[in-house]
Amino acid sequence: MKANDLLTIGDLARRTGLSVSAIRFYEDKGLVEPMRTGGNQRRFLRSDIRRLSFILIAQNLGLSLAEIEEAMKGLPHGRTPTAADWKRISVTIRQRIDTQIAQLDKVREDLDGCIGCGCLSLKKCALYNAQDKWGESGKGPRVLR
Amino acid sequence: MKANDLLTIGDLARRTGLSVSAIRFYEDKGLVEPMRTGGNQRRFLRSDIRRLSFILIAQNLGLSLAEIEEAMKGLPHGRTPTAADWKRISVTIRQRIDTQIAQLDKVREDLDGCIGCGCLSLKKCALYNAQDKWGESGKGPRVLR
DNA sequence: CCTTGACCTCAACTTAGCTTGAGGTTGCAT
DNA sequence: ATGCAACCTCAAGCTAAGTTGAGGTCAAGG
Repeated sequence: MKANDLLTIGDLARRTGLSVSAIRFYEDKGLVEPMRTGGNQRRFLRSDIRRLSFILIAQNLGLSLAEIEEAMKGLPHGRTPTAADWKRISVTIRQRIDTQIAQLDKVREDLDGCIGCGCLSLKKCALYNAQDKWGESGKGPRVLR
Repeated sequence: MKANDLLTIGDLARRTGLSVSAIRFYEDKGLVEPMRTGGNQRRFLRSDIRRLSFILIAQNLGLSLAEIEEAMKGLPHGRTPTAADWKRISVTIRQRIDTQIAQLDKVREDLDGCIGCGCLSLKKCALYNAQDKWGESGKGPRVLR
């Protein structure tokens, strides 16, 4: 502990498992907003450990950094998130998970129905057509996630 | 129908919904292997329609082109895949789906357990630690899937 | 025969999420 | 006072999965 409660970028990296460059990158993206010392070095609040942990979890669930930033608008910089903050934000995530599971269940069902038919007919195959639900707003596979 | 059974790249694009450039790109990656005319234009077999459909489906399920190529090693070029081919290959996909669903179920469970606790403790939070299973073999979030 | 749309190659650009490197500064311990 | 690890910025590079564009060729109908 360095007397005051501020963390250097290296400290934060060690605490979160992120690389220093990744943390700087997240700052660029507006996900953390450290202060600066007189000599221009970053100094983070302890609450930023939680912010970054949250980012890691959300990323894990397939949210993009842009989506995470959006979701974190509700989380004030400079304060450790409370149970209420967390609950509010977790709704987004919960929905995301539910949707993903539902989609996968459907695909699995279709796949089981398809095994053995070997059709892959562009017109009839449920699996193939399932794609259209994803493929909205694009001409080709551009899905990328 | 152009007398013979060969398709131009444009035909194939129309039949699959892919763009011409995407099909060329897939050829680069070794996913299709068209013949050439005397004038160096590509000519595809009808069976390539199915190959490409398969790629679309697999991509949909989150497989990368590299993984798809791997899975398709079992599918001979120049023959329309049979039900048996399809079945063999679909095992890979089925496993993939099962794994994904299981992971999401676990995360959802953890999330439900976590809502209200607001912990996000790096040491204790099940959600955070769930990440380690993903995060193998890397120092930071590089998941990118 | 000739026109014209479809095709060819190759190189460069795109987005997301970072990493790596060059060249320079800070700050803490001795 | 000084050494040196850790910090700084900015630019360039990386991967995936394609797209876009320039400059040029092919082939089929009229």
